Amino acid sequence: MEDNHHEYTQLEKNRLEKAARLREQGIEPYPHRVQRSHTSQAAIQAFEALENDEGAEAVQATLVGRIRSMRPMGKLVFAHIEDGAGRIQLFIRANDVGKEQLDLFKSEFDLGDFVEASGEVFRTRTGEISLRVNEFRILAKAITPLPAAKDEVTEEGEVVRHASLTDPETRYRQRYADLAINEEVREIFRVRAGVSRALRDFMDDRGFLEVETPILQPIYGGAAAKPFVTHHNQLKQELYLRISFELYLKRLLVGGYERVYEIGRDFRNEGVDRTHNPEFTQIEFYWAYADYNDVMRLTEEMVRYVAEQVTGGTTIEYQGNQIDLSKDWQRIELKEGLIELASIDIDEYPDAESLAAAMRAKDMKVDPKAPRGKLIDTLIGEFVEPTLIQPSFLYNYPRDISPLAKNLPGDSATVERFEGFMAGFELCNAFTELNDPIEQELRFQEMGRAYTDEDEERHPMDEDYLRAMRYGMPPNGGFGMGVDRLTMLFTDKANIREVILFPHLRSRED
RNA sequence: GGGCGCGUAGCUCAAUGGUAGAGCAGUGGCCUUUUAAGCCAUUGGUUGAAGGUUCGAGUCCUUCCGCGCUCACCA
Repeated sequence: MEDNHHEYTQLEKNRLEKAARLREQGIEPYPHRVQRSHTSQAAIQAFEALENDEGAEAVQATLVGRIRSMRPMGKLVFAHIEDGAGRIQLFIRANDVGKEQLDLFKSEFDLGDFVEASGEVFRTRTGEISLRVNEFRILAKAITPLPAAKDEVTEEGEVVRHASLTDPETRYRQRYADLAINEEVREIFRVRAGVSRALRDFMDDRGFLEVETPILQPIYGGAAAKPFVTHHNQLKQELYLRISFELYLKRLLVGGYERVYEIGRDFRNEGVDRTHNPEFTQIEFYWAYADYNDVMRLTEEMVRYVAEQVTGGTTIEYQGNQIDLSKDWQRIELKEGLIELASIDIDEYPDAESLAAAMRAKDMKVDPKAPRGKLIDTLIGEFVEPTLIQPSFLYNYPRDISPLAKNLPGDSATVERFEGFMAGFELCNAFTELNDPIEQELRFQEMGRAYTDEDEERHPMDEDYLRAMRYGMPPNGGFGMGVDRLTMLFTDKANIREVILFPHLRSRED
């Protein structure tokens, strides 16, 4: 690896020289203290409020922000600065600041610099509310030019972006630059924050207690996924980054809480694609004395509530599809859905061999080692999932892929589990939780047999979880949902990386 | 991991195997109500990396790196 010394480009050298020249003039390019009286939008609103009031005094303001555009015109400079609230135009005139100051601004200030400017708010001849600057100061000199974007505001008020940063690799690796110039990217993460807040409000309002459970776990579980492995030096112990919260949250029901939830990060050491990131955010809740029917109804309410909070409505457009969240979700029994869409009645194929044969008859590639449940899941992915554009619950899943779910009464091969879908992808997963410790131990053993010892997805036996359950666990319904995917729906993004601030990319020496 | 595609200036993109270019940004000028400001001039490149074919490679071949789409995988 080469040394980490940054090789400055000519553009950067220019700006370093500008910073040096400012210092020579006794101007600190990175001062400690800042004055600010208004945000850009507050100044504009204050002006608008008093504009038609003849007797009102002019609005004096000290504003701060980053220079996003500059139009020098001889003895006058127009510039836009951008702060957290928006943009406002600066009007800097030799008459107001003096020729020396104007020249200083024109020669040493660049796009991307943070500045402070004071003056009176007014409206220019063309009607734009602006700050007539009589004093300004640099707050932070930018050395690297932002990957320049020029915005054109049409007469309809539409913003047309010219030559912005669009290369996805650079956008993700240098998210700070992406955010700095692409306002709509900043908006994505405001929506994301709104989704988290709405989820918390929803759960809190219904008496669910927000808790935090271990991320570093001696035994991973609650899902079938490969974990990340790490090591505690002093304890000389292997630890896993959690793949789900489930087993810890249900221990809390044993402890006496009736309703708990957690929003946090899961880690799965698996493939990366447009709906999978190695770390992702989940919400899980466990609800004592509820079953999966109750959980379905709560899910409908929850997603509708989040939509209302985040978008103001109950209809969303996702990748060209209108999705209606105002109504109850479609309920499709898994078996019926497969008969209808795959023309396969799974009851006629009670074992993996016969089902695999039926699938091969449909020209499907079939993993010869796959257990029956996994084959059924393949059928769902192939025939059912892509058709579920409107919100839908697929319910009653095969027992052998659901070791933590309770049997359907009178049906030992099926469990009370559902998955929620919309826009053609899986959004959530829930079941009536298994709370019989003897049955649970049996299920763990079955899972152990379903996978070979080397298989990293093999379900490890969690003895402590069984011990907890033996103390008595109330009947309960549990639920998990990907917050990233939910955010994708509300931001109309097809790639999970668009809704993760710093998505994982392969390391690169650059 | 497989298939397909992409990688050229700070950004967005051109360039039949034949002198690497444009717009924006930058730099130097002109310009006191502009807003993709305008006008004149001008700097800027190890064409992702390394090999190879060729008189000659951004272009063709091989390998590698990275990204995208897709398939597989992911209860």
